[in-house]
Amino acid sequence: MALRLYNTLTRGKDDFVPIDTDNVRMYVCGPTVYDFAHIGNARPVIVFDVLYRLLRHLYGETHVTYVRNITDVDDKINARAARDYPGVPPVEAIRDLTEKTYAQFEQDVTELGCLKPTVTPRATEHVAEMIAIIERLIAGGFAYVADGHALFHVPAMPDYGTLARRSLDDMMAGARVEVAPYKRDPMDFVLWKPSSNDEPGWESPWGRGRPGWHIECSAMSWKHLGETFDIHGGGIDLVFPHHENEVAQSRCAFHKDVMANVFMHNGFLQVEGEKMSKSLGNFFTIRELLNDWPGEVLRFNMLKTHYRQPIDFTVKGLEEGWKTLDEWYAIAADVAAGRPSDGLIDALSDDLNTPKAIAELHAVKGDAATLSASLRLLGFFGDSAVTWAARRPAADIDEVKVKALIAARIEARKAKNFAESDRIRDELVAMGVVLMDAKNKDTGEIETAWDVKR
RNA sequence: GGCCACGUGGCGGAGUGGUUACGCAGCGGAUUGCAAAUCCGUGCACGGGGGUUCGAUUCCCUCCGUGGCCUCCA
Repeated sequence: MALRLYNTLTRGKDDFVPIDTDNVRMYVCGPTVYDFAHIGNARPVIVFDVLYRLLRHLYGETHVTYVRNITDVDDKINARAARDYPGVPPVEAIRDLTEKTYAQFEQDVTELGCLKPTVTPRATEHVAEMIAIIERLIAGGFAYVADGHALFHVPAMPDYGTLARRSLDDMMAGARVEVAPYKRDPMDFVLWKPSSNDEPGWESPWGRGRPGWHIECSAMSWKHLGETFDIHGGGIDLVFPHHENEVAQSRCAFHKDVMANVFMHNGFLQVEGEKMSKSLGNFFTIRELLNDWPGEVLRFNMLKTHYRQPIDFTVKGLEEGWKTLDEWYAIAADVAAGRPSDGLIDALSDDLNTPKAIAELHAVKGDAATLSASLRLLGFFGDSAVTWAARRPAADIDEVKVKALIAARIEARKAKNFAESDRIRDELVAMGVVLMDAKNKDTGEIETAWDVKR
């Protein structure tokens, strides 16, 4: 089955046709790094990791370029750096802060089973490209300089708003922001703005300043993927204004009809049915969750829901997913990979239908080599079966006592004292221990295994 | 207020103009001294109303509900 992807530009599932099958190019908006990433940040990272793996499978591992940027300059970063690094020159301070935070992020997403993108460019290392694009925009009449700022002039682009499907009139009607006096039009947005001495800044034709939010992605996608590329991804909240403005910048700078052919957006995440927010007390960083759950459980939970749907993250769902992975690990983690199931590839090829793909995994459960290959394709089985099983948190249980009780129970059973046998089992259950009796095939002896009740 | 999604069985969650995905839980059976684990089997649905159609959960309209964007939040 041919790969089809839902495209925000067309609002439909289109056949995916790469510009160059030898180099399929994808750009995903990465995190703004000023603190620990939260679980909502993990969704696009995991979703587009699955897409990256699928593209590598379909076009060959060396024929896909995946760029995920690092936003390492913005006002929240600047503020945090000024707080945490007093006295340090601002450009160095944001560098230190974002180095540290990004290293943490990278460790988090590695534990979530994500491959490293081909390139992870930083905004602050692409100031020259940003300036080049802004100069092109000014030369082309799409941007102007006013009061130390460079601004994109929205009315200069007749079909601005096509990605988000908004007319200028609608946007004007809904506008609630105060309009800066130097703007020619209320919709105009900042490409470059002046920095004070205690803010990070770089020299530019318009004075010392820093970039607006959107220009970095136009600059970095240009540098690493070219004037146009195949897939641009991110969270659905980025459709407007972020991606809309990137499109405006890139298309007008390069005089192209498109920036990327396909725009993909993942839905939002909720926690236990509520919007995740610090005020509701249900705000979780990836790091916090990794303390309680293996990364692959978080990953699996993320893929149980189609990426465009809103997802509800719940403890119940995580427990369910852990049990499923336990079963699959026991069956196939130590088995050499065969070929991934065709049904799995078909499901993923239909706009990354991961829930259907998971159903397919249940269907091929009996074929360990296929299950192994299929799960590896999805980014699972980073552990051996034994290592995985050991990930269950060690319960606070007195093992010596458990073993003594089990031995006593076996004696009672041998004596056909079932009342005593059952009493001992109840005692163990009360301790949170479940028993599993099995007859040894060779000796015929009853052997009792035990496990922590979940 | 403007724009846009979504509403499926106890729960999670796909999909389709007509043949009840799948998983978890439940129930029945096998097995077990009884259990647990395992295996086999099984019931349960498409927010309300209207329309199009031979036939709608699937298309259209409307109402209700939930959520998102319009504020440099994935």
